[in-house]
Amino acid sequence: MKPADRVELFRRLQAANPHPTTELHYKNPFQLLVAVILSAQATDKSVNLATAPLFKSIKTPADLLAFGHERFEAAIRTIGLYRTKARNVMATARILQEQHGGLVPDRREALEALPGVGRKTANVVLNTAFGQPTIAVDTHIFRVSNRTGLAPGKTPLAVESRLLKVVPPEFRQDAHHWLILHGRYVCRARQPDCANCILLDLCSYGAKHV
DNA sequence: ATCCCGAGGG
DNA sequence: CCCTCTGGAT
Repeated sequence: MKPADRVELFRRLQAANPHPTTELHYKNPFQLLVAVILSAQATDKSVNLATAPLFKSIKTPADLLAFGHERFEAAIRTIGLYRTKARNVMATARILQEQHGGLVPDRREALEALPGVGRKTANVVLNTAFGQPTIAVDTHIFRVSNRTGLAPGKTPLAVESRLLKVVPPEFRQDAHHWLILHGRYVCRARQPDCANCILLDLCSYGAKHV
């Protein structure tokens, strides 16, 4: 994709959604971290449904440790992958409590050392909780970047490094959420809504799928 | 490459 | 029934 088209692409996404944010519900960095770990291979909606009652009382790692593994696992069962996620979240809470003073670290290495936290989750926390211009390449961004031709790549990491090069600086902070939302609601995995896509004329894929 | 895994949509 | 959902660890 030509540089001028990249700028136009983000201008349109910005016009459609001036202040994009995550759809996960949370009140502080710890709750965000927990919600993002839980969101792997799950919809934001199902995560919010499970965390709504939990986050009323659980606001810190100490709160979660006091709440207990058994009760937490039962409370997130509807999300799926619940055994692994419960184990990872509880272990993460313990590490935060014992090694980080109960706070969520703002460095990639420390975040990725937590169980259940990989590059994608660390990027979301760095971007959304700490305002860093990272781009977390999830299933949506990977798909949108390849389909449109904005930042093609064979792996999520390849797409991420490409995006960091081609996204104009003024759009870097919000690019993450724009691409996510576009992928979720328009450039869907199954039946992309190319007919109603505001990026159609910029896209290498859309012309063949209207 | 495979496992974890429930819920919702087509 | 099948596929997908803001993946990570083995």
